[in-house]
Amino acid sequence: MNPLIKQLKKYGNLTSEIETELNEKIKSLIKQKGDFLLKEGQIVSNLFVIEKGLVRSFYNINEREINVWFGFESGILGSVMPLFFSQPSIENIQFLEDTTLYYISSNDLESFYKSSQEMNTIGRKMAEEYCKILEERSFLLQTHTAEQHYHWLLKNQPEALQRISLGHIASYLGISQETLSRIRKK
Amino acid sequence: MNPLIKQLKKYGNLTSEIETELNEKIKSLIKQKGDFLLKEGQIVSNLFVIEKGLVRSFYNINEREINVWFGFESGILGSVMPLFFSQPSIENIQFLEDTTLYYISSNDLESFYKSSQEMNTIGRKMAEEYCKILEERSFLLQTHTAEQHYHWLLKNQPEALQRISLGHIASYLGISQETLSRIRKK
DNA sequence: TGCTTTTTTTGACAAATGTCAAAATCGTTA
DNA sequence: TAACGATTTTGACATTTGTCAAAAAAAGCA
Repeated sequence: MNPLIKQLKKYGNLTSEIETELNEKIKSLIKQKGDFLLKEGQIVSNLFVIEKGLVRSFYNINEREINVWFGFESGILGSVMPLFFSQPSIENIQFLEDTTLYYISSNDLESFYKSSQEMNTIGRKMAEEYCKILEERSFLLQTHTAEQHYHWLLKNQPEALQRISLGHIASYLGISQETLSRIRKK
Repeated sequence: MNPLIKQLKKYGNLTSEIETELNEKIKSLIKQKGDFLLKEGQIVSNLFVIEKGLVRSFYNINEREINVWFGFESGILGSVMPLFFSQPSIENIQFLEDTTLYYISSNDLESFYKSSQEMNTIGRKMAEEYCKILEERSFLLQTHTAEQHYHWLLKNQPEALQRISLGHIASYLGISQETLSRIRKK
């Protein structure tokens, strides 16, 4: 089954009719390490799913990069502003490994939402799920020190720490690479 | 018009039939300064709108309170976990002023979502809008120093700064009250 | 294997911020 | 107006963390 359809189905049922229509709209994409999925200011209105690979999202502030999230296999992703509001992205998304993706445009998604109650529900559940992820992120940012956050990662996403360089992790945690190195020494 | 219905209508059209049904389900609530709308761990699955008043949301960590957001007149609000997932809230919501609210239970909302395509769309748009708000919050948290964030508030929410005490603002910005006082002196 | 490049660690120091305690200011009520 | 409590400001000091520079370690490649 198409990886993107597989993910959509986690949020609700799909008739085989809709599934067939979806298959016609979903495209795939192969990108190399270092390439960009999108840069801030761009309006790339697609919903993506990663079949294989790794991406990072980061903000560009004062010639510095601040990592926001990382996307792995099976992860559904997209940039909120382009995807939900057809407006310029505030984040950059770049590949950290050679990556294979599947995607559907938000225009096509909107059509499905109009014609299919079940797809509309799936769209709602996806947005609600994304709220949960975003709330958890804010929660961690506001209530945990970088050190606690790092230990949380060790427990909850150990594979991530192995695939992602120290500098990127430090940027994600909001501390310098040196400080993270010292935390890790303990 | 009922304040909650007025807010829902910002996200999409409603037939007068649905509007009538909604009116039967929406209840109101008057609370006093200091009261709680909900405490962490509780499952209060309602969508609220404030007609008049002020609330704050905060996390309780190590016997400390960390403010997360403030809710004002006309603001739609609810706690993500109870509202979208019927699970315990991770945040506390407390009234900072005497407040009048209208609300509908998420059970009733779910019924509307099933029976009405237009309500389902409104639910999706609300969740998408909330994603935008949450993303903006994370963006500010990660890319701006507390001082920059404070100046951003001065520009974007000056009324808020007048109604909310310095201690609460400092907690919201993630700095001590003393540091905020010094920033403000400049 | 040896060489180059990238990533990680270490050390020294400066800058920013939290903490604690006390003083000053503001707002409310008797 | 006086007095009380709550809020805000100020000062002194300790702690944390960033920055810069350099060394060490690891990874990639001929």
